Amino acid sequence: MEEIKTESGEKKASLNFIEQIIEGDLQDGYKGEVHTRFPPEPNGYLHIGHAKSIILNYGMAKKYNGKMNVRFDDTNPTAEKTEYVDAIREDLHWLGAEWDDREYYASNYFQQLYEWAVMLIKQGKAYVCQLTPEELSAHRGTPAEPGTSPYRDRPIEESLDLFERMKNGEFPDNSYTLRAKIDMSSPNMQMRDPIMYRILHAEHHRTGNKWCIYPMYDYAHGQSDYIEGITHSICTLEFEVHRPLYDWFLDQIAPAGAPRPHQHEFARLNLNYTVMSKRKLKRLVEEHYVNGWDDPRMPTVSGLRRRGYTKDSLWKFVEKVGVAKRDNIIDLSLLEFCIREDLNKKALRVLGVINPLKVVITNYPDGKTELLEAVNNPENPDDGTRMVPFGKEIYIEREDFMENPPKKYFRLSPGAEVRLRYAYFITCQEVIKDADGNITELHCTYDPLTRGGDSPDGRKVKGTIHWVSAKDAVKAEVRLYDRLFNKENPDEAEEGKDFLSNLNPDSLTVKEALVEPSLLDAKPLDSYQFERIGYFCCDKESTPGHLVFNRTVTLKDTWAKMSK
RNA sequence: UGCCCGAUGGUGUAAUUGGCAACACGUCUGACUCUGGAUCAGAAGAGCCCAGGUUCGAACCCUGGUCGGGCAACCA
Repeated sequence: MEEIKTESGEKKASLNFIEQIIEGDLQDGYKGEVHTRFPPEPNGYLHIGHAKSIILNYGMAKKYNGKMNVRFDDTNPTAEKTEYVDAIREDLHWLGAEWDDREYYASNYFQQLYEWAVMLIKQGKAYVCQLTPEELSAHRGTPAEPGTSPYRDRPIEESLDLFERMKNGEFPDNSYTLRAKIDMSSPNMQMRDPIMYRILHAEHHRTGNKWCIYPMYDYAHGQSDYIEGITHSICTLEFEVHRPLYDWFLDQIAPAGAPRPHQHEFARLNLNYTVMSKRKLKRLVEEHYVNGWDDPRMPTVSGLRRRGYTKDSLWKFVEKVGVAKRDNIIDLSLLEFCIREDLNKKALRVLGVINPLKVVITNYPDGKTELLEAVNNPENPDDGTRMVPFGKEIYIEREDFMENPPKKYFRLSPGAEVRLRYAYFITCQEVIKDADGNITELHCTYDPLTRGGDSPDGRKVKGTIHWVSAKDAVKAEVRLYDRLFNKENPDEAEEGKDFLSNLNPDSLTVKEALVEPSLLDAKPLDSYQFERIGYFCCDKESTPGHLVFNRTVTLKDTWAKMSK
């Protein structure tokens, strides 16, 4: 939230437009608490865009001492599954949303919705139509020209009878629909006698085969909000043109002057270098471009979690992103900033080498091992210290040695001295190569007086590098992730191609790293900072016998930037 | 050619709602540092889509354009 100073100098948070609406309502003598809802359709997993919606809805409820319901919008049995309900529930909990026992389903209201529909037919405000999908489309008109519907004057009794028979399963799918009789010449296409019910002989994940007619979103949503006593129905911009319809249905069922929900629309979240539509995410999963909905490259809540993103970092991100009505594409760097900031404070530091280069310390006693004290987290002294084994043979990162270093290269090179973090100063004496000229190992000498990393004579070294004892190192599979797509906007594909053509072939690189033995204790979802490399999160597939870490994000790398 | 939204530094969001544009990310300096991390100090970068109008005064109001997004699934 932005902060602005008032004349008196104290800080005052500026409000986003939703907060302004709510506070306006509150000031207008609105009675009762603020009550929002998060209404996912269980036809896929939640993504970071949903996280924005959840945090908005839940955040508003919390801020104004209200409540948030969870309501599964399950009006289309052909797309919805219990698997998704469970996954959504898990993500919601993980994000920290609380909804007590207020977990509802649009399908809970099927009977009530049906009765209201009958009422509307009796009032001459709804009718049974038998246009085929193609015909219906053709009869809708164009935005500029009015449409027609040949059945809108069907006698009430006849519609009543037909609707009853629709419900009883006498007709096949797509043969009849129930339509609201509103205005076939409305400039708003949503108002051109929208379909309220369609016939679907499909098994519903909750109501089974009880129903074969199902309400459409527009007919179900506002009514459900009304039944639950929702005050602020917050949704994304594409529903803006539905609002008159939302209000129209409520006009039919809510007594005049009675409290009723109002719909407010905000701009959905977009992130560059990824896709956010459920349809596309589903394709990535089903066509195996990624390894499931929780693949750490996915912008799904479960994917981000597995990648190592914390709940707090996501909240921070959403807060920084803000809420408004204009289309936006958020830079990935903001998300990365949020997780770095969070993990910098929380993650324990460890030593691990991803591209090992062997170093023999020639003047170090053969067979000797010693334990050196290392700080667990310089940002938090309470995290204490640990002992890390050191020996004559160690591994360092290949990138930390250059035979012919450029200027300002502070790491190891022939004749140069660097500090091994928490250990000793070493100087490179000799470069060993194989027949092809590849560097296979380094011979270095150490200064025994620099134990722990400080030199008694006060001499300085510019570089400090990480390392791991060859004898004590533990192997770990390390999964290095990069952006899933090469293009900021993956939908910008060449002629005849789609977003899949912009997939980044290098979005996942698997390496075998050597890490310090303390990592044997790592449990799935534990986050660590591999010093000088990045943040890593223990994967759910990790076992003590086969450690697996996902790289959440690299550390900021000023050197990489300089050397470009 | 219809209707509905929107338009502020590279990105996102603000401007006490008419009083000469702020914050964050990013970028770039420099300091410091046993992570080229973190931290600290500082800089550059928009004159608010355009054109008129109202006003002492407009990013905020009005008019007309321009550009972007959405709407014609028996999806949500």
